[in-house]
Parts: sequence; C-alpha cells; structure tokens
Amino acid sequence: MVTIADVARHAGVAPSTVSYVLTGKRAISGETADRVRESIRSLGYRQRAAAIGVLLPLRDGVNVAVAMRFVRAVVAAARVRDRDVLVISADEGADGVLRAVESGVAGLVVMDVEMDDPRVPVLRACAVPSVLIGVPTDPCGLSCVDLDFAAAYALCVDHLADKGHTDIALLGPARAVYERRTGYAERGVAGFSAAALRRGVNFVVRTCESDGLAAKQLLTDHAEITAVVVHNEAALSAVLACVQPPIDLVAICPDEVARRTEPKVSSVHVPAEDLGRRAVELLMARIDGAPPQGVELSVPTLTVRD
Amino acid sequence: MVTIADVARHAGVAPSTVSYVLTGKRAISGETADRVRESIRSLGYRQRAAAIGVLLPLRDGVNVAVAMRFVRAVVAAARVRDRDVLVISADEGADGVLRAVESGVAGLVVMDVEMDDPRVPVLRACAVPSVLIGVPTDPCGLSCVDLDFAAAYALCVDHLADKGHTDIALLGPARAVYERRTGYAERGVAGFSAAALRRGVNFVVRTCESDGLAAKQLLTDHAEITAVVVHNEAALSAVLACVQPPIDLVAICPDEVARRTEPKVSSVHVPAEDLGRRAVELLMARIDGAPPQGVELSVPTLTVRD
DNA sequence: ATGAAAGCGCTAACAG
DNA sequence: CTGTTAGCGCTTTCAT
Repeated sequence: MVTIADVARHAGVAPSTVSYVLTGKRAISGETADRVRESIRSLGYRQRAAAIGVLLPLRDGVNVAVAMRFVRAVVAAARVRDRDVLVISADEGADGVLRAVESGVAGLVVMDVEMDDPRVPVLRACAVPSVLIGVPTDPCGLSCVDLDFAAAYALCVDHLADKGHTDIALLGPARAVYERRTGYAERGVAGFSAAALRRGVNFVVRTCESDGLAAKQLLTDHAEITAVVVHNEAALSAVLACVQPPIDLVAICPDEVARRTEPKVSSVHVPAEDLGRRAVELLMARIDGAPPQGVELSVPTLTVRD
Repeated sequence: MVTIADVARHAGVAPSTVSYVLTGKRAISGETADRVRESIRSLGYRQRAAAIGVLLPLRDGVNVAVAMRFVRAVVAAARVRDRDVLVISADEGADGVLRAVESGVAGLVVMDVEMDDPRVPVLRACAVPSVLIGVPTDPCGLSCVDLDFAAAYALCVDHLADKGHTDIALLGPARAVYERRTGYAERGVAGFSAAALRRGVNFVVRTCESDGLAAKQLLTDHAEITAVVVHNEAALSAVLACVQPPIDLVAICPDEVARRTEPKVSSVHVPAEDLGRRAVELLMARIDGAPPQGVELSVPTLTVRD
C-alpha cells in the first residue's frame, strides 16, 4: 500500500508537507505542491478518502423508502466526487452527531430535521461541516436545502380553490412526525392553513398512518369535504383506494410515484434527487473551506394528471 | 474522547488487553475481561465500531432503485447490531475490493456478482470477511446468499405451461447485465430454458432496456407468443402497457412492486429484505470468526394475481 | 514555506 | 494469560 511517507520520499519532501498539500490546511508553494501531486499520481497514492456521512434517524413514522430516495441521490452525487457514503442510523439526537463525527467522516448530510432539532447546536459548534436536508427554526450558521414545503402545500390549496372547492382536507404524515416537530411537516401545515385562510376555504387537517385508515375516517366525519391533499407516500395507495371521484385529490410526492398510481394523481413534486445532489454539492464546498450558505429552498411545481 | 488507553488505566490492564477483549482475537480470562467491560461501560467508551461495507457497482443496466432495496435491508439489519453501513460505489472490479478494505470496514456485503467475478479471488484471499448477494461460478471458500433464480424462472415456465401456453417469451434485464455475465441473469436464463425444454414449450429470449421497447418488438416479431415472463423492474410498467390480455404475464420482482401495478401482475417474489438481512447475519457471524457458509439459496414462490 | 519530531488511537509482535 | 514495546499511517506542533 502506498503511504504518505512513500509519496514524501519520492517527491523529496517531508510527510507533513504531503499531508498539508492534501488537506490544504496550510500554504504550500506551487512548485512543491506540483511536485507532490506528481508523485501522488505516479505512485498511485489514494488518500483513504474520508466518506460523507448521512445521518439518518429511523424512528417511528420515518418512511425508510422515502429516506432511501435521498440516500440514493447522495450516493450518486458523492460517487461523482469520489466519495463513499457512510449511512449512519442515529436515533440518539445530539449523541448521534458525535458518533458520526467520531467515525471520521469528512462531512455530514443530516436528514429528518426537526424545528428545534437537538443536533443543530452540536452541528454548529462542530468542526465537521454539514448540510441539512430540511430547515430548523434557527438555521443561522448552517447550510440547509429543502423543498419549500409551505409553498408546496399552498400550491395545492390554490389549485383546489381555483377549481372551486370550498371544503378541503389535508392528510399529512404519521402523527409521530408531528410529535417530534419535524420541519417539513410543520412548515407544510403552516403553508396549508395560511393559504386556505387567504382563499376563504374551509379546511380540516388529519394525520395519517401508513395504513391509510385516516382517509376513510376523514370522509365519514366530514361529508362536506370535496378535495383532499395528501402528503404521505406510504399511505398513498391506500388513500387512493378510498378517496375516489368526484372527490378531488392532490398528492405531495415524487413525480415517479405519482406517475405510477392508478389513476395517475395530480401532484407537487418532491425533488429528492435534486435535493440530495445539491446537498452533496454544498457539502463538498464546505469541506473545501466555503462558509455556510444558509437556507436554499427549491420552488415547488404542480403537475395536473387524470 | 474516551480512548482505549483510558479504559486500560481505569481497569488496571494494558491497552492491548482492552484491544483483545474488544476484538476477541486472543483469549482473555473471564475475570479480566469482566473488569475491562465494566470500565468500558462506566467510562462510556465507544469503540469506533467499524462499519459494514456494501460494495455496489453502479454500472450500465444496474437499477439503482433495485440495489437500494438491498441496501435498505442491510442498513436496517446492521443497525440492529449497532453497525453503520458504508456504501462503496465501486466499478473497478478487484480494485474496488481493495479500496473497500483500505477504508477499514469490518466486513463486506458484495452485490451485483458476476459468474467469473474478478473480485472473487481477491475476496477469498482477503482477511476481511465478506458475504455475496449473488453466486459466482466457483463459490468455494465464500459465503453467498441469493434467491434461486434458476428455480424462480422455472417456476414461471411451469406456471404458464400448466395454463396451457406452448409459446412463451422471456424479457430479461438490460443487455449490459448479460454482457458482464451477471450471475442471477445467467442462472435465470439457464433455469428458464431447461424448464421450457423439459415441458416441450417453445420459447424466445430477449433483453430489455428500461424503456421497455423490447416488449413491443417481441410481440411484432413473434405473433405466436401467448405469454411473457419479465424480469426487469425498471421496464415493468412499460412492458405492462404493451403486453395486454389475452397475453399472459408473470413478473419476477418484489411483491410490493407487483401489488402496485395495474392490473396487479402475477409474480415470483424477489425477497430483497430477507436476503439483505440474511447477508448481514452471515457477515456478522463471519466477523465473529465463523468459517464461510457456502451458498444459501432461498426457494422462490409464485403468487397469482389478476 | 518547509522539515523534524512528537503524538494520535490502535494493533500486533515479542516476551514471559 | 497478559504486559511491554514497536510499529501503523496520519496530523499537528514546534522550530527555523
């Protein structure tokens, strides 16, 4: 195995110099750096490229399939930049961050972010750079990417209001997701309510477990409902079986899921691929010394189907 | 951070003794081991638990969604045993194994196995234990788990022959999958052909890209075909749009995929969850010193739907 | 800007 | 069975 010492000998420099060329933690003259890089290439040295860690709490209500959609995107994006991905299933809040950091990752992609996420202060203080997929209440000093879920929910409301509906319902994620104040769920409801009030539309909000039973209960309890917004990929097919025309339906889910339903459902796209890729881009920039970029929300779009 | 030296001091032993208690690489007296473990607990030492590596080539024809189904299962199973998972996207054959080993994983789960996989000799020689999801031509000295794809394809043929079909077709994975002699594809075709010959059924075999166009071409070229077996998750919906009744169809795919199609398609279940979990079980046993277990094939089952 | 040397946490060879 | 010691590859401090 080619070590940093081999490279140093070959380039006629000290091991520390090679280390500094690789980490960029102190200035090395262009000439020396070039010689080192040349030796690295000719000897085929591979720095045990520290992986990117994905912090993935697998708690109640977290749909692993949905989470894996992001992981997949992160893996693909990391691969382009020659990084492997360490999937760290951490349910222990702030301790999970420490565990991840101790595992020696170059940077962290943090998923399933809560409004007052206990991991946030740790991440802020931490030397290891991170990018959150999701936005906490106070994102200062962090890098966050997410879909603008408030706007996404509002888009659904506007679409239904435009079609003349005056009594609509929201079937959200599982109750556990709200209980821990998950960012996207809370911001979504805020956007939904605000839009409905703005439009003068009556609305009901319900949580929905993956069995989708809440849909039936909802229609029983509220016969006046003529349209439903559902943000729950796990329950989508069950909800579809229950919410039939003439009741209108809009889903918040990835397009490829919406295209597979029967009938094909109108939806606001959750761009998991884009968000995962963007998170890696920002993280790599952070690893290379860039400062935190703050919050970057992507604009939702609605596709009308059947 | 609590180090192994801290634990050693607290327990009144040498650092190496603590190391050996943790790795089990040499015998330590029960008394001493207990004292060490007690110190580990009271000091809160966390051994930077080496991750399990998942070797995942992302080449042409590899459906990342399908691969991620296995990764998901591996992550869930590893989590139960307090291990994180390093997803290593390695397209470089044998070099990929070395890269994975150098990254310091405790063991490897190897996916997308080819008949004469160049990684196999390396894995056999390698000190890091591994479990393959898939079976190469010569699995001696390895641990392999997989669905018995030969039996799975044969099951489809028997089902269709029993229904009276005399001209059937196989739509397999993408051509690239055959070109690199991927294990499951090659064993599948073998099982398919053998079963068809046994049953005296005429058959055609075609590769199928993810666009599913091969389905249309197949039916144009072979008007005599009355039933199709498709083993291609990416192309399944496109194939379904084309292969309509009265032509019979059986898919080889996970049940949850088959249940979502419209109409719901008869299928042989690919138990990705079970295989991923089993792979981790076997790998953990290997890490704890068990010898290679050879090949473990799971028995396919067919579910008849619409 | 660079090198020498000490140190990191851990494992493995050696000694008894 | 266990402690001593030398190493592993790499980073960081200290010096110049």
